[in-house]
Amino acid sequence: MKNTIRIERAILNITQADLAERIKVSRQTINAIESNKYIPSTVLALKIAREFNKSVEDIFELDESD
Amino acid sequence: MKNTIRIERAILNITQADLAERIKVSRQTINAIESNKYIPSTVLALKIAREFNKSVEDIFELDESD
DNA sequence: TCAAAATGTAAAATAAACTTTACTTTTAGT
DNA sequence: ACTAAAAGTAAAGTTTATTTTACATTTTGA
Repeated sequence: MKNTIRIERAILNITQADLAERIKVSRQTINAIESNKYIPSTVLALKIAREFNKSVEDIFELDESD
Repeated sequence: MKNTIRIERAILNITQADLAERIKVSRQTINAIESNKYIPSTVLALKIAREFNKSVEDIFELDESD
């Protein structure tokens, strides 16, 4: 699965730490999701999408490996 | 977090086992998600929503406890 | 170029998702 | 009421997400 978190962060001009604080997870969690180290729970995906005023599908996309 | 999987299943008239098979998880996983025993990963949420031709936000909704 | 901020990364620990097996209870059709 | 299918549940085990701490590297701005 891929995601556009880095791009959305750039649009809002916020850091990983900023985003982490807003959705109340650790900065490393954001970093790990952003660099595809693991897949977030649906709660996190909904919160992340909400921060960006986008849908989950806008931010997260399934690929063949899923 | 709550979800409308049971309703969507009713609309499509498919069983938990059917849905489980379609998205390739165990029937117990569908049952557990449906009865809010745990939160699915984003991959599962995307697949479930896709089966129902709905968005993740249509199916899964954050509540205060999240 | 220097310093600060941001990002990358890693190991250890914990929590949570998911599977498998198996059994019980409920529901629906005849 | 009987039966079969569907749904509920539970325990044990495996895998994966998430946190915490800590340090290294990269980027950015003055």
